[in-house]
Amino acid sequence: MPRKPAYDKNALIDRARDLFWKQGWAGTSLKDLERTLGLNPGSFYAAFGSKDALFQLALDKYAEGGTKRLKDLAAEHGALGALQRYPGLVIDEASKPAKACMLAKTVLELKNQNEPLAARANAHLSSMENLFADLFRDAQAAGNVSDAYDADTLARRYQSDLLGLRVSAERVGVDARAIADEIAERMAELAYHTDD
Amino acid sequence: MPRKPAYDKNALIDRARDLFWKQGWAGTSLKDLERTLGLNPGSFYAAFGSKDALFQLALDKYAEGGTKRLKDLAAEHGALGALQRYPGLVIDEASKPAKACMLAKTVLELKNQNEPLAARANAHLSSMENLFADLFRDAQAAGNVSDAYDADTLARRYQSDLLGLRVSAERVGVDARAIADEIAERMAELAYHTDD
DNA sequence: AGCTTTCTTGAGTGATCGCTCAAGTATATA
DNA sequence: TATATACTTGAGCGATCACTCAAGAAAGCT
Repeated sequence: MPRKPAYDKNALIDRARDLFWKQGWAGTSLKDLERTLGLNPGSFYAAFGSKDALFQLALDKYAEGGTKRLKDLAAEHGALGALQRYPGLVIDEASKPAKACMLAKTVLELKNQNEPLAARANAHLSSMENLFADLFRDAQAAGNVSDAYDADTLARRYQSDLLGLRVSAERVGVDARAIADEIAERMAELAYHTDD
Repeated sequence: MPRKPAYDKNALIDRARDLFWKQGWAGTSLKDLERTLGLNPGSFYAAFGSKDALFQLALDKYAEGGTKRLKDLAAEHGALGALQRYPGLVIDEASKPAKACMLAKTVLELKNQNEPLAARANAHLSSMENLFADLFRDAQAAGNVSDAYDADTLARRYQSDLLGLRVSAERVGVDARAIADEIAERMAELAYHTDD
């Protein structure tokens, strides 16, 4: 008996994610969302409940996308290959709403104003870091990374390097590509444990 | 004939900087500022003109403070010593409003909503990077860093590493101290140009 | 003391914020 | 075709936003 929604909810979340990613939490008003999603206030609230709730969906979708891209990369190029290519990939694609990581932007913006959302973003960052650690372990098992390193330590540093890269990529006048290449090079050097 | 202001404008800018640093641009309302500065709307606007103008003053003061701290460090411990100590210093001091860099937070938050302020923050980041490069050159002149490296390249990477460190330090459950130590260690390794 | 000049006060501006809800419209079943 | 059940519309809610300004208070000068 009922009537079907005139929109594809999943596609709307994608569009909302891109808008939030580019403009941040406070920088995105409901008017912006209504315009971008083609929804009137009533439909918006019927579909998502609140700005908070939609932001959380967007955050989850963002994280899911990042995880998928990295796993695909590993499936095609192996663990080390993925870790080498990922930095270049995240700052690539001019089509993307922003270079900086949406999760990092969210933690920085909302840590002192919306703890639940900041905590969720932080949790996503942690599971990405766990995925990095898994890949480093895979690379060690494959003999591409020296066993003398601790995979969790490598992952922590890799995550930090990526975050720095992506902040740098957001800046004007910084050659982020060069930084991405340096991070990739370092991955290749991990085969041999040289010092300390 | 006139009456003197009841406040020390310079001290107010310090307090405003700390509030903006912690809460960001949109997260800091005029009510927040009035409360923190102990100023009524009229006095606020007589003193600073606008939220924008005060934020700019805060940004400049923040950058000036960072520059001074690094130069002091270099005067006491030499160029390489300063570069080694700075990462630990910026994530230290529990008294600080935030671990993350206020300039980076500003670029990320305001790039698409307040270009002038974002550009100013970015310019401050660039001059910090120039200062890093100068220190690397000093360290090379002192024989502490191999001449095989390009100082500007080292500075670009150092800046990116610092930004990543400071985003990481803002996260919950990340051992930022360990990352800072790794960055410092890498400085010591620059004395010898090993490969590539 | 008296005058001038500035600073301080705080109620109040229009605009925008996230959000609500009653009324209207479209669709799937019977 | 009639009815039930959503979905859509959009005016408008109270709260808050950055900001203004007229009136009053205080300090430096003569």
